[in-house]
Amino acid sequence: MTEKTSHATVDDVARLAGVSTATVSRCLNAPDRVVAATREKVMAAVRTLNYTPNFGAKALASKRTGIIGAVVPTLENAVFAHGVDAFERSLEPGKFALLVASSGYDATREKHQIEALVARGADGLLLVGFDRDPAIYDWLAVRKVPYVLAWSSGEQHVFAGFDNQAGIAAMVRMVLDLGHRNIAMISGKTLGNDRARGRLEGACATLAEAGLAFRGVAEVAYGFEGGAAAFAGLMQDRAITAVICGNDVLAAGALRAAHRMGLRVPEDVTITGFDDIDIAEITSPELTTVRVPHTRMGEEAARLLQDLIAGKSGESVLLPTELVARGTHAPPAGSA
Amino acid sequence: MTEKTSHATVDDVARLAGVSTATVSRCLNAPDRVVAATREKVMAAVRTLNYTPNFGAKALASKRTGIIGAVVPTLENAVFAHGVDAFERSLEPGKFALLVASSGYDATREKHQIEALVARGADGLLLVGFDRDPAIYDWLAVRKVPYVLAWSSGEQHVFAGFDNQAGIAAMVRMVLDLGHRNIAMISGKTLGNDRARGRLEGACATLAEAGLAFRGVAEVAYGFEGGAAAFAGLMQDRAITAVICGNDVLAAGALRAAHRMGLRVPEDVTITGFDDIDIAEITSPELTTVRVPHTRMGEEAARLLQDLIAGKSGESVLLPTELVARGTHAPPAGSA
DNA sequence: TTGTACGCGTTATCAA
DNA sequence: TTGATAACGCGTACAA
Repeated sequence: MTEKTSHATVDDVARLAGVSTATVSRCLNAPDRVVAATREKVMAAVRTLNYTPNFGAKALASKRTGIIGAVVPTLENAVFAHGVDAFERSLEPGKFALLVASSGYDATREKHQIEALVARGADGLLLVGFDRDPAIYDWLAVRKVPYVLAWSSGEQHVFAGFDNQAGIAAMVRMVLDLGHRNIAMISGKTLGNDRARGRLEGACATLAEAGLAFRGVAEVAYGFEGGAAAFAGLMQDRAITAVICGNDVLAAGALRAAHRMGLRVPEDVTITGFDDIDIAEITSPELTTVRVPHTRMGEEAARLLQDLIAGKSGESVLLPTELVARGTHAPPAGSA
Repeated sequence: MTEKTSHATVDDVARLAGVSTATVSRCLNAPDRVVAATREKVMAAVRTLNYTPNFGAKALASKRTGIIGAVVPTLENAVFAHGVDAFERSLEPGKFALLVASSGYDATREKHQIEALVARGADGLLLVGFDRDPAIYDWLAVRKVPYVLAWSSGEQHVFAGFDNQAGIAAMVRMVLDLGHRNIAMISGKTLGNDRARGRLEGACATLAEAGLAFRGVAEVAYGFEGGAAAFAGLMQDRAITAVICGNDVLAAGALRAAHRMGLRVPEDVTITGFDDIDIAEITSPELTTVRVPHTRMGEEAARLLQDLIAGKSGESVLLPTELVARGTHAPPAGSA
């Protein structure tokens, strides 16, 4: 009754169960390598002593922590919140836990966060996109920390993502098919952000194929305000009949600005989004956008990373995007 | 050049710098307890060897991990995504990192997640609300793991939260003042969820004070669909002129259902939300709701928990909620 | 199948 | 201010 208040250790359990510490360790980590009878004794001792393995000791001895790190720009962006949520749910329960850090879309902060996660013993990393100092990839290679990139696709790294260029291209083509010729784009900040850049470039390229160019392009920070302000600015040019947005939040902001400016959507102007997050369904009219399988992507990324950590070779997975035609698109006003 | 590929240790650094391992450790953890000259030598050695302390060994020897755990229902709910994001940003950089787990609103899963985080050496925990098996609190006490509760307020634990009952009460009073008498409520699931229950009870109590009761109450799972379906069901009763919703997502769903049913908001029916998340500003009309300082709450919770971990005694903080009157409320149709 | 004994890399105590 | 050395608690060859 007058036990030390400190926690029980393998030694305590071994003593109580009348076995060696090695056997206790086996019971916990490889139960099948122990005869049922002794296993029972040991587990009973574990329960009565309320034993929990010491994390630090375990990590030191086994050289793995069961911690997986993720660095995302911010969880305030629903896209990342959903992806990370799905990723976390797909981690083998009991075996892995998720350490998240946010970079605030800042490259330097991202680097620090990556270092911090590795310093915390992360067995593997989930990162967003490709754009980052090559030194980081070298460092990760030296440290032998496996990683998976998401929300993008590419050749040089293992990823679970999609083709931003192809996704936006489908949207631009649809807008062109509708008859629009005077089109503008509201893009997210492209510096150090290959997702935003891919969408902008993909849109420009598709327009170029049709011998056209944007009547205007605004590059703004993530948020409704940015989308709204950019829309108001762009629409000074009264010829514009369609505005392609780099993501749903910008599009929702643009939509709100349109309402406030007295413009009808889609009769007066077509507005399109990208991502298909929740809000795309509750604006009115509902947003025409590009669906990205965020949940599936999180799941695949988790599977992939766990494979890499287990030493298996991971095969990148390219997920499809899909055009979701809802209510914010229509032919330009003047068209028959 | 033919170095071992394994990482440098304190011993390597000590040898190269010509000092003892104790000094190396001091340079890294308490630089001021070392003379500048030797510190320079040591740091130089650290750099040339590209030394990083081994996490497991550090945790084992120091009995702390610098890891803080958080268990939230889901990051798909913007409320938690924002709160956790703010919480993480408020953690002392370099000193603490955030381990997140989600419970999916399931009590059993939450318990497992708490155990998993503690097993991973979490120095402290952020939990959502109060409702949980008392055994968990006992266990945490035995393990001496400090924790802070958020999104609720109460007496028995340290929290950084707000008064759900008071928040909804203000809203209900406003609706009553508008002249509504036939009111319904769409509540989130209350089982094991003191936030949802507090809002429901607070609303009922306020109505009771006015000698009234709800014409109908629906309790549904989180999501637009639930809100929409509940609204459609409730409005079978054509006398209802106002619907109080337990959160913004339910309200947005209800709003969408209203649109599809051909009901004008707020002319035909008043709909109110709770939380004031992003979507409250992009529905049309914009949502009348109760603002909760999610960001501030995350920050306060982080401060509080870090204090507790440092051994200081934390004082719970009760944050104010605020009525945000936007476009979804109006007097009932029949009123002069 | 089980036990012995050592190593893992760091922090912390105490003495110099 | 610095150094020697003992924990810290677990995993795992290797032996029995």
